[in-house]
Amino acid sequence: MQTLPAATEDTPTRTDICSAAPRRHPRPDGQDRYTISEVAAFTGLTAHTLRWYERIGLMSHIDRSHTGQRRYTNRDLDWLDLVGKLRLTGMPVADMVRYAELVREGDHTFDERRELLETTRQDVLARIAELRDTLAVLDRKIDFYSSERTR
Amino acid sequence: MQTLPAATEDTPTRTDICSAAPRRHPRPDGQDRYTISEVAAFTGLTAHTLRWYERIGLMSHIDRSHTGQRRYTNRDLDWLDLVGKLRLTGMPVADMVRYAELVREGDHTFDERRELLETTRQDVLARIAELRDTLAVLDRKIDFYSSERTR
DNA sequence: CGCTTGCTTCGAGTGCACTCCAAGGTCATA
DNA sequence: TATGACCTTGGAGTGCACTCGAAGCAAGCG
Repeated sequence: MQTLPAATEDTPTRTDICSAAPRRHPRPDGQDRYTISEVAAFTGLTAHTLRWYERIGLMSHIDRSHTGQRRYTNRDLDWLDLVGKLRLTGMPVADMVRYAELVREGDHTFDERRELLETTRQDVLARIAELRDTLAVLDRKIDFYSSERTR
Repeated sequence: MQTLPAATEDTPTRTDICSAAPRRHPRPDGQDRYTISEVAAFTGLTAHTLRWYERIGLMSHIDRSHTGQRRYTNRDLDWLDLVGKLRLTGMPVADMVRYAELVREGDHTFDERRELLETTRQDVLARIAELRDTLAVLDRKIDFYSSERTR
């Protein structure tokens, strides 16, 4: 933990997307191989969307069963978790694909990844500020309507 | 006149969308009649979008010059301001149109308008919470990438 | 007067992020 | 072993929020 946390339990890849997050592996059940519908149920995405994510390069290669069906791992779930978070910052899918590519390219893209995340961070801060602003307007109007009613 | 105020000009109409906001009339210049391109410049929307807003019922009737060209008032700018705020909360345009309809229907829709705004308010609060959450994830990852680089 | 710029309308086109379909193969259970 | 739920693919379709185009009218200027 102190010096160099292995990126994943079972495969210590430095490039792993989620190394910085606290491990929360034990998923729905204890397994590490989920069907597409299990993942759909767990993430709230549809199976269609999961396949589409893969097609556009937002998910790197997903394991397959001997008959070719997708078998998602806990690592994939972690990644989908991050994608979900980034998605609700309003980050375009194309940018997330870019990030995914950087991850696939290996450790030498660390700097670029950090920059990308820092840009996103600024966007999120800005968006929060905007929303606060909007909240103030909303509150003013709600007050107005409330006080009008009791006049 | 008293009982049913005409809903135009600078008169304090109860139904006015922006009664609850502090007046900040003096716009770009001191006037109260702007062309569509002036409004476009001021709001950042395109003329196309402004016309489209009108078509779908998001703007109630806009004044016209004697030759049929649109002449926007400060009141219209106020409304566009609100629309802009609501838009960036992620509120669908259809809901904003609904709100616009309520405004057009008159004072007896005050309650419904307040409810709509309160629902929106909750949405905004929820979204801010989500964004904070995302920010935490982002910060963790940025830290990770920074510390990796300086190892 | 001609020229440029800006306005009008309506309908069609765009880009994004899914979302669904058809045709067929696979898996669990009665 | 048969039934029905679930999986595969590529490609087409959907909904939203614009965005643009075409044809034509109008205003200001040298």
